[in-house]
Order: sequence, then structure tokens, then C-alpha cells
Amino acid sequence: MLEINQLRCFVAVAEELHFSRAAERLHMTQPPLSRQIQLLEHSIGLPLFIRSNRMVRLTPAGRNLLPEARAILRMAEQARNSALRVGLGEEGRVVIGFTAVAGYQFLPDMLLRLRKALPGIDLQLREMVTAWQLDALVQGHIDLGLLRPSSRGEGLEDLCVAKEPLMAAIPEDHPLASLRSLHLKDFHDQPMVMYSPDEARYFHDLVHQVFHAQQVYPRYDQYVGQVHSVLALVRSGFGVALVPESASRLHYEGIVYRRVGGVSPAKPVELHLVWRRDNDNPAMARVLTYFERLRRAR
Amino acid sequence: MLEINQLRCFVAVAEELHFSRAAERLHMTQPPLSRQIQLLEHSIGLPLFIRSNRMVRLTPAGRNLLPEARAILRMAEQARNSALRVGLGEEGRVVIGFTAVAGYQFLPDMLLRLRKALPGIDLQLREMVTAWQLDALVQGHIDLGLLRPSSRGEGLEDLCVAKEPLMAAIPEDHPLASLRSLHLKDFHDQPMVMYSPDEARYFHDLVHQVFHAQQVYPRYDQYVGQVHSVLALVRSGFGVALVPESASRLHYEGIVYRRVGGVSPAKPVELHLVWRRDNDNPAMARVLTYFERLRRAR
DNA sequence: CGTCATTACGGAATGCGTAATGATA
DNA sequence: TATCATTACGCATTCCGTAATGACG
Repeated sequence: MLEINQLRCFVAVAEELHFSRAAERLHMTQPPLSRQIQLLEHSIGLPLFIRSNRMVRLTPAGRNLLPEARAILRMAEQARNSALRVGLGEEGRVVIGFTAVAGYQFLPDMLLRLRKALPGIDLQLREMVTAWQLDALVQGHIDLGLLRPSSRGEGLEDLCVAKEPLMAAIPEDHPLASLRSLHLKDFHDQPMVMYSPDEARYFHDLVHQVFHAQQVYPRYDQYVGQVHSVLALVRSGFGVALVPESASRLHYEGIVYRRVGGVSPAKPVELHLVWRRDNDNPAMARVLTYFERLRRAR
Repeated sequence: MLEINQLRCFVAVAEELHFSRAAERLHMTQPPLSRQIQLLEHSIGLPLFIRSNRMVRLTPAGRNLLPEARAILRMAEQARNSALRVGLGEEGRVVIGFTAVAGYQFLPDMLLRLRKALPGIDLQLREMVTAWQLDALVQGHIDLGLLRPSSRGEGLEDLCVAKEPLMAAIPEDHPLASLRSLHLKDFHDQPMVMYSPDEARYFHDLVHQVFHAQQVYPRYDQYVGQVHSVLALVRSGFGVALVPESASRLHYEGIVYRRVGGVSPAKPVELHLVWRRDNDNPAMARVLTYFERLRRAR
């Protein structure tokens, strides 16, 4: 096989067309240089130079090899530097999972700042629901999850990054839409679109608690997994719903959003960043350092 | 610097994720393999694997290096093969100089056949007049010249590949254009466009001899260097001219071509292939072998 | 205690430098 | 004879294989 060292020798001689000068440039003496060239020629099976004692010139095979040899040397150099930069986290990739709703409010800001602060790092995005993100984190398919709170914390770090109130999403032609101010009690016995207890455990429990605390009991007719779907059903007239404030960014035609009195301020909707404590991605480490610096600055 | 051998070891371990199996694949024992990996890691400055005794896995830096290492190995392999093929003439480049007129008749056929017979060889074309081609041949800028005969034969091989008669090129509204048959004598005292004695020595001498042999003396009003230019002047009414038959392929609007009686058949226009005897381009050698085979087949 | 990577060590091969040789103008 | 590549040879380093050690389940 061609050896890197031999290629380096070859390039030097091919550029100088003079063994002695090439040897000088390589910080060695001529004889071993001659020998390396001979070995290279032998391993290819052809002469690369024509030595006419007063003149060294390339054979066609040598002329052909020269640019390739340069390319290989350049690649080797780059590979080394790139591996080093990846190791130091100056370059690399961080895969981020996010829920659809986070994609409308929190994520864009975060990405903008991250890209600015860590320009060498390639940020890859994958939309998935909270439960899938937790799986993907554990399996190492994503480095970072932007998701709703969850109890599954085996080896996972968790940071609350946003809190927002729940708001009512109401079809614009619904009687409640015309009320000046809205209170939880107004939802009593109302048909509502509810979150599914397994696909959207967090929202399910949160909405349930909010109403239960006030002894209000709406009628839960529909159970769906994502805020998107909730809004789609609200718009189709299946009832009203409680959604995080940021969902109002979705600008669903035919839906109005209202603040609701009686919702405990101690129960906001939270958005969390989650990652594996033993994640070994150095680029990820730099992202975390960046978050840490942000947190302290506040 | 990264060594090829170390990269090969790295790729094997990265693919097997198991030192013993990788060593087996590399036809060596584990300990030196471990050592090569350590050396590689040291030369990069970072660990590439995490060895947890029951499990070998890549670090991010290693994951990043893997495709680059594969690429380098592939390139090294290719470089070797390519150099060998170039050396054997199975692959390579032949630069061919040609005169403008040759480009209309002889060259296209020749290229078609060469490309078919020697598919691995890249044929590069450069149009230039005979004198320039001779220079370019000597200096090694072209491998092969397709040109008019010349006396400069220092180390050059020469092969006549085409003979063609001279024909008259006449403006269509010229009195001679309407004659049924044309003889050299008809050119006596006629204004003619002549070839320049330094830029187109061969044509100059040839035309001169043709007329001289018959004691015919036209009037040479214009001297130009290329057949192209001759035709342009003929078309502009500066006179008539003798041109090689293949020039009629140029299909100049307003020019008619006529055979001429009295032109010695022993003095056709010749087209020659010329190359350096000591040309070391193996692809060129194959081209020559091809010509030789053609010649013998005839 | 079995598996598997690392460390330890001896022998072979490789690479470099110095000195001698050879070829060419 | 001067220049410059090659050959010859001795020494240091590198690389491989075998044997011993060590870590983890």
C-alpha cells in the first residue's frame, strides 16, 4: 500500500525535480529520500521519475500521480484537524427533538441564538412528540429534547426553559367567544376537546387538575394527542379546549383565544430541555455550556 | 502525521467495534492493533474509541473520522491503480495539434476511431498552424501534430496520412466560374490569393511549383497564412486561389470549387502526422500502436 | 473465572544518516 | 572534475508476535 510518508517524499521531489533540494525541504538527506521513492515506485510497479543524472523529470504515471498525492496529503491533514475540532466541540452536530408547538415559539429564538453563538455546529431538527423524544434521547438518536415535563428521568438532565399560561381556544361562532371575560366556571358541562392520557399525559393531567381545583367538570368528548389536533377539532366545532398560549401563534382560521380567569398561576404550562447526562458529544457539551452561561447571566 | 496503516487499523476496529475480530480481519494479533490505535489517537490528540472492556464504541471524533479515513484509503488505492494504468497507457491523455483544414476532413474520422479503439484515453485538441505545432511538439506541449509537411525533423517521426488534389476556389460571379472545364493555363495573369511564404511555406511552395511546372504565371496580389483567410479573400473578390480539396468542406457562401487540369498528380497536398520519437507518454504509445496496426491492415 | 483490551518484551524489519560508488557533462 | 543520484552499511526506531497483566461482568 502507498504510504503517506512516501507520498510526501514524492510530492517534494516532483515539485523540486531535484533530489537534494527535495531532501533539504523534507529535513532529511538524499539517500533515504531516493530509497523512499524507489519503494514507492516498486509498490506501484512503475518508475515515477526519469533520472538522467543532470535532470529529474516525471514520467506520465508520475505526472498523473502528483495531483492525487497532493489531494491525499491534504485530506489526511484535514481529517486530523476535523477530528480534533469535533473532539473539542468546535465543530460537530447536535440533533434536537422538538414538539410541534415548541417549533412555533421557543425553538426559532433558541436556534437563532445557538447558530450565532456556535457557528461551527450543525443543528439538526426532528419533530416528535414528548414520549418519542424521551425514547430517542435514551437511544442516542437525538442529543437534546424540547418537550413537555415527564417523569422519566433515568440518566436524563432536565431544565425548564419556558412557562406560559393556558388559554381557551374557542370557535369564533361559539357563544363563549362573545363573552367579555371568561372564567373556568364557564366551561362547566361544556363539550371540550381533551388531551389523550397516554399520548399527551402532561397536558391531560394539567387540564384535569386545573378544572378539578375549581370543582368544574366539563364534558370531555374527544381525546387527541397533539395541540395541533386539538385545534383542528375545536375549529370543526367539537367543542372548546385549553391550549398553551404559544399555540395561539398557529393562527388557526376560525378560532379565537381567550385568557381564562380562575386558572391557578402556580400551574403554568412548562417547556423543558432534556438531555442524557452521559452524552459524549462535545458539540452538545458546548451547547450546554452556552445554556449554562445564559442561565447565570439572568 | 496520520499513517495509512493506522487508518486501515482504525477503519477495521470502527467497523467491527471489536479489537480481536478487527485484528483477525487485518491478519495480525490484537496487541499491535491496540498499539496502532493508540498511536493514531496520540497523533490526533484525542481518543477515538471508548473501551469499556465489554464494549468498544466510537467517540464523536472517531465517528467523524471514520468516513474520512475510508475516503483516504479509497483514494490511495485509486491513485495507485490510476498511476499504473497511466503507466501502461490504458488511461491517460494525448494532446493533438491540428490545422484548421485538417479539422474539417481528416480529424473527425480519426478522433471517432481513436475514441472507439482506445476508450480510456482522453484526447485533447488544439488548433494551430503547422509552424506552431512543430514548436509545440518539440517543447512537449502536444503529443501529436496533424500538419502540412515540413523540413524540420529533429527527433520527429513523420507519417503521411492523406493526399488530396488542389482545387480552384473561385468567386461564383467570376468569369472562370462559368467555364465547363478549367486548366492551369486559365490562371495565367489572373489575380490570385497566394499563401504567405513564411506562415504557410508548404502551400506557398506547392502552388508555386504547380504553376511553374506548366510555365503559367498568375499575378499574386495577396499573401495570407491560412486556407481560411485565402477563402475569405477569394469571396471578397480579391482573386482566385488553389486550395486543398478538403477546404471545399468549409462551404463558403459565394465560392465555387473546380477541379483543375494540368496539375501534376505527383504533387498532391499532403497531411502528415508528426510526433517526437522520444515521447514518453504511454497513452501516446498506444495511439501509435493503433496507427501501426491500421497501416499494416491496409 | 472467562472475555477482551492493555502492557511487557524480544526479534525482525524499516528508516535515517554517513560514507563510498557511479554516472554524466 | 564537479554535480548529483544510487548503493553500502551501521544504528536507532518501529512494528509485529508471544506472554503476562489487568479490568469488567
